[in-house]
Amino acid sequence: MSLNLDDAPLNLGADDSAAATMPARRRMSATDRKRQLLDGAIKYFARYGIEGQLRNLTKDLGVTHTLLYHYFPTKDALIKAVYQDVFESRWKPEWEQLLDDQKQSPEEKFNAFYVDYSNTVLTYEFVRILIFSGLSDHSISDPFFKLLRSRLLPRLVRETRKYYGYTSRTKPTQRELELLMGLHGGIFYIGMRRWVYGQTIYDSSNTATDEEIIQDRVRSYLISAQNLFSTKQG
Amino acid sequence: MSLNLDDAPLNLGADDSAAATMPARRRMSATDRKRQLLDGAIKYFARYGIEGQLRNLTKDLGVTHTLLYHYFPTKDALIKAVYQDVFESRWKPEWEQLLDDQKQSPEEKFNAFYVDYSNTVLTYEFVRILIFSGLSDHSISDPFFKLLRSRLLPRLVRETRKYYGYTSRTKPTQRELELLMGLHGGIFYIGMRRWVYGQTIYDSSNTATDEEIIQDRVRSYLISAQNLFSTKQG
DNA sequence: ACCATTATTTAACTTTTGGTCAATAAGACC
DNA sequence: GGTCTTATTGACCAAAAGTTAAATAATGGT
Repeated sequence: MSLNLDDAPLNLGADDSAAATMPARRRMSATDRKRQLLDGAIKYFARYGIEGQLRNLTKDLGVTHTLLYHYFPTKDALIKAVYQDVFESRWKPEWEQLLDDQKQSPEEKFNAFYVDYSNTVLTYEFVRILIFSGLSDHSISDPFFKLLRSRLLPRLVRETRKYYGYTSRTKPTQRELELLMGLHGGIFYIGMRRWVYGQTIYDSSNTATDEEIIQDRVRSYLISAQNLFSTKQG
Repeated sequence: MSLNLDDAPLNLGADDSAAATMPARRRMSATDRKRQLLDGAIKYFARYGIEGQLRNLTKDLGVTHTLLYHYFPTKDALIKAVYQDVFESRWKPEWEQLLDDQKQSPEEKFNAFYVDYSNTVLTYEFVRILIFSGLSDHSISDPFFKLLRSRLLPRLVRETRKYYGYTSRTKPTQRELELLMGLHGGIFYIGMRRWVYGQTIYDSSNTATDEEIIQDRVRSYLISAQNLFSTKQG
């Protein structure tokens, strides 16, 4: 059925060292075990999608698949818990403060923000789970974009305007937002290439880092925003 | 099992009008039926992923799932046929000629290329199937990117250099490619937002079109490439 | 050392789903 | 109208996968 992924086991944290001295059946505290199952499910669903089979997920953890039902009533509940956890653990409220910081220049803020954003959001687990969610029911992507639109984009447009000396507080225009989404999407695309298409973004012989790439793109965006918007307002 | 998508039937082309006059079982020519099944499978897999069930796919077409096995030996064979068809029908060899055209300016070519590229590649079926493939076995995304890297990116870098008057034929640097991927990814992200995240890119009250968005971004890219590369080569 | 709790497993049930095959009937040709 | 080809279906199988219930045993408390 369907197409093959890698066959290599995922190693989700099963701890079988010194198994001889330990009882065959190890008992964990309920909270610890639930946490372990959830973490395992995150890694597992990130790799195989939410269609992944519970038996394989728990096998990697060295546990029977029925144990899941002691902690999560149904598979859907587990998936929702995964979404919930991944989502809440990634969004950083500090981003807003960072962008509001008076002491930094717009370009510094853009760089600082997108470097940190990339490091926390552009991970294997988050990128893939966000996309899996988008392809199916939007249950994680919708709230994520809602936060993005309400909390981040207006601040980024404000900083863009500040960059080229335009201080109006009017609502961002569609055109401004689209140019910004060009930057934003281009950066997210780094994660797509790496974690979805399986590409190596730059070879090890090269000294380029994500940070340098982002700095180039941020400058590129700011320069062109200045060019497109500073004279005639669109 | 898994999370719910929309429950609305897909309407893959089942023709049940005037059913009274027609025989209950309608017989199509082998080639027509195969084509119909393949088209239905493309729409269906694009929506539900390759894990979608054959019974539902054929139900939407008003046909039994066993009929599939008359035309495709196995589900994997059907999936491969879908990949093959979607992939080959989308890649246009003309793109290379367009970018090699001597009579147009680099900016004109960038615009013409990315507008056409968007119209043929950034469709519901292609975007989603490409991503489904990337998330699973790469069997469609790998050859697609191989073509992109060998046929298109070098030409686009060449035109970028031409734009700011740098005529060297040396191999594109990592930095040049990355800036270009910023543009490319930002444009692909339009398709992501629309067909994966389900967003409306711009509201109908606005007159903005994909074409205008692309033109803005292309200019943005060229301007900043000039700024970043024209003085000191990176 | 015993007991009570409950984490964990074993076994079994049910539904789903890819796949097979013999039976059916639509349409073409005479 | 009869007949032949083959597109199409219905019944069925077996493995996969979600779910349940009862049995087992690890651990903490006394």
